[in-house]
Amino acid sequence: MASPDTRAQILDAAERLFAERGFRGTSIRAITDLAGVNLAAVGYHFGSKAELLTAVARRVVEPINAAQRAGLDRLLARTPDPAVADLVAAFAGPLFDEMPAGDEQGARTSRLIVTILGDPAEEMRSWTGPAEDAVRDRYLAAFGRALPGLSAGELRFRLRGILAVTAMDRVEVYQRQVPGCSSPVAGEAARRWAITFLAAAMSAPSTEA
Amino acid sequence: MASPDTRAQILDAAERLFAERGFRGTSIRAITDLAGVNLAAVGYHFGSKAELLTAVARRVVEPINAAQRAGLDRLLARTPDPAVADLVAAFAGPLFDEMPAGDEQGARTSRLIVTILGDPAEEMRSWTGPAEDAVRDRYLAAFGRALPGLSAGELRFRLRGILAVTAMDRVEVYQRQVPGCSSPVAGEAARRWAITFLAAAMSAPSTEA
DNA sequence: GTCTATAGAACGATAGAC
DNA sequence: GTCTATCGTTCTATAGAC
Repeated sequence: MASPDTRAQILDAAERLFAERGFRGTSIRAITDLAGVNLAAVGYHFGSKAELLTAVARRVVEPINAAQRAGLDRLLARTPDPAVADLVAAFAGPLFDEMPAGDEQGARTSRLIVTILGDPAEEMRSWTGPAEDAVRDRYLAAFGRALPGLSAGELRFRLRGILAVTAMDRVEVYQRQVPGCSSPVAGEAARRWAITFLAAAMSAPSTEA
Repeated sequence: MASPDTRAQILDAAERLFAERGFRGTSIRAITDLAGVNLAAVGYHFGSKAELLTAVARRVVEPINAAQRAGLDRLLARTPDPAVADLVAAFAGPLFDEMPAGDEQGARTSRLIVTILGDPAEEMRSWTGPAEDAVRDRYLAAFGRALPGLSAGELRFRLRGILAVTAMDRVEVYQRQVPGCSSPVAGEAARRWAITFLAAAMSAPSTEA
């Protein structure tokens, strides 16, 4: 059979299983079984299980990153100094767009991201590239202009807060419950709730006051 | 030797290794080696690796939960309707107190919580008890009185946001980098930044506006 | 490119001596 | 309670036929 086909089958199966069971909880056998391909195909097409994870992660991250970049471009074309709420929507929105609420695939993608972020293993740390760094830095600069009182450190802390809230919260759509907190969130409401919550958080006055 | 001693050695070693390598990434052998006890001791004292995780998690969670409870009691003794910022400080504060900034043990505890929250495996979901649910419900009620415009759903969403920000952000103190965002946070600053950020977020007007 | 077969190394759990 | 020894399983990775 055509090689691109086998490759794609493996990527699809791996994305699903890594999200559902984590990296270490997923065996190459489980992936190739679900993909309907031979066990040795992973080694042939990707080299190793860790490199397969990298390929899966990059396929997920790239469209999100591109949408964040495009959103910022759109804002900056309108005005050189966008409002905080618009910046939050442009940054957090793609995390919802690329993981449609109610859609099983979207919830799974969400789960995958948290699984990767939360895993302490070193293999999970090498899948962001210069494209992600560049977009993050552009948002930091834009937020910095909109919030002139904030130190660079506090600004970075807050941007990371956006990621934390969007990533952790979307988990429950796919998974029954995160301990210490409560029930699943109704689809599209989460997106609006998150923007409200995060726009207020980002707009808070500097702590050094 | 005395059994309580062996038990404690195992708990200490397991807490450290689960935080550093995750549940599946940690073998019983690695735990007993670090603890300086025999391989079979885990089976004898805890039954299985999964039950050991439960014991580790409960030992970490209980003092945090107790401090959250005491903090709310203290607020309510002063006034029946505490301010949002005070509620945020009482809820999020213990997450910092029990994981002192700059302290290696504190950062590790932080990492352990994220590791457990982020792991999709079912074994990681059975360690919260009625005590945690009760404290969460009391905070929900108090926040509900302070923010009368919010639906129960949005309120729960926001409380979960507090956990997301405190847990995810403290990770970087221990670990070099979380992709998509940036550099480590300076010790005690994180606590004040988090309270500022979260108090503003919690105080946001209802989304249904 | 796809497959079979297997090497080689871990793993969790436990039986049974002390 | 502590130990040794080991069973049975599962894993990743790869060699080599087709």
